[in-house]
Amino acid sequence: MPVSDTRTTVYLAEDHPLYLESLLRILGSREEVELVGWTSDGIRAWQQIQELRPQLVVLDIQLPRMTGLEILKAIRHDGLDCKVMILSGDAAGDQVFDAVRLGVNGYLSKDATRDEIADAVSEIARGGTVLASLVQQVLANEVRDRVAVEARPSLSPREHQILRLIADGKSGPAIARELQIGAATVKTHTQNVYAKLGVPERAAAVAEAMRRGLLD
Amino acid sequence: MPVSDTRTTVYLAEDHPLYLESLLRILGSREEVELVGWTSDGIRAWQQIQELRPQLVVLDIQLPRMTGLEILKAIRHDGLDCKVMILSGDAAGDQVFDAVRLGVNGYLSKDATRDEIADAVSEIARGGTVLASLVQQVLANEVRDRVAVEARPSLSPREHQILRLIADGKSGPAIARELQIGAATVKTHTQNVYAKLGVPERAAAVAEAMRRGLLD
DNA sequence: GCGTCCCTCCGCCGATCGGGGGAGGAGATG
DNA sequence: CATCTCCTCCCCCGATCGGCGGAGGGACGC
Repeated sequence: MPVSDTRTTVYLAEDHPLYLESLLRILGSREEVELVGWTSDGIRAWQQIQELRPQLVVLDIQLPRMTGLEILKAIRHDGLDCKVMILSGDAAGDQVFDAVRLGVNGYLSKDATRDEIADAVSEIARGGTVLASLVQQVLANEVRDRVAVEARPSLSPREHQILRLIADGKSGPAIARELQIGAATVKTHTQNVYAKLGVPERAAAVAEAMRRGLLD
Repeated sequence: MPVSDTRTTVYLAEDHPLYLESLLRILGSREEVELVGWTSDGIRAWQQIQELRPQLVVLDIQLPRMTGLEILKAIRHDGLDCKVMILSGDAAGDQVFDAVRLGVNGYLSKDATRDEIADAVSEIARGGTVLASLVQQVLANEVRDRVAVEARPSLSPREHQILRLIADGKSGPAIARELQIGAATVKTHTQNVYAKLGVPERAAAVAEAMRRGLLD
């Protein structure tokens, strides 16, 4: 086996000059890394990646003309066989979730030490996934929220029934009469429905319920 | 053929005590009717219907805990082979249309005479359908309106846009601010939307629009 | 028994809604 | 030019809504 088969080809895109230098040094110090190119421009990065077909791409999330996320999306969209590691200034943004959804292999904060970065590259090259701990927290919260909000079998029978009547255009008092319960009770149920659907009022509740298939 | 094969098994649900008595007398006076049970509670009615499998069910439209319409819906949903006759206090409500859509076999006003009720039961047992004349008028109006309304090419761009915002839970004034138009204008548009969709208010408009695929 | 969920009910308040009118201008289409 | 649709705006008014509290009882599982 030639040497090139045991090393990982890496492409780097980073627009902060000083940080770029540091990364170059870090990557250069690793024997298993074969740096095939770098740039500070997003579009150029995407072009080079298509040409050079590196096994691993390290992307700053904020690049001129084309962000790291967009490049990641392009890579996945075109089905390139290529690991992607994202470096982010703030590990807590919405971007984290998007990146993970796009199948990112690594997501590190720029606060990471040189060893953390170097080890992450190795780990990713071996097929692993590396997320900064803060990223993991953000993800955990996201997932928790999604589960809390979306996985709800949601409405109780009564709530469901009242939501139906609301969707039929019935007013609160009218529903109370029809179900032979107090108007206050109807109100309570509707409020609970709003809370469960994460919505502020009737019309939005109907829209959300229909999107979730709770009504028809 | 044994006698039981020539008689119709009937279950009765009615929550007004005096009216219940009258109905029991009426049904008892008919030889072709075999009353298999009765109750004044909606949920109990539905349970008993599932157990006893009567050939005909007579339901007050307003029952505690589960309305006649809901029972009718449940019967149709479960595919029970069972005629349903609804007794309604006011024959002119929205409920009429729902009942007919659910395939009700009879819909009488409580103003009906004992003979009318008894004859209706017989007619339904024979496979016929009996609707109070007032009910027929209501239906005729409904159908006329539906045709007039549904044939419409639907919403103008502005109306569509405002309906979207309504479905997002925005209030009238909020929409006005967002679109930088007068609150009165928003109101006019919403009113036009209601008219075009044949609906009385916001929540119902959203429901109808989603059914028609105007929103998502 | 204790916690949790569901269903029931109450009051207060300001904001919003929907019905009922009417009106004018812009643009297309005949 | 007449007509139509669309968009814009105005009045009044009672009914309803939604947010904010709180409360109690019944059912079910642990």
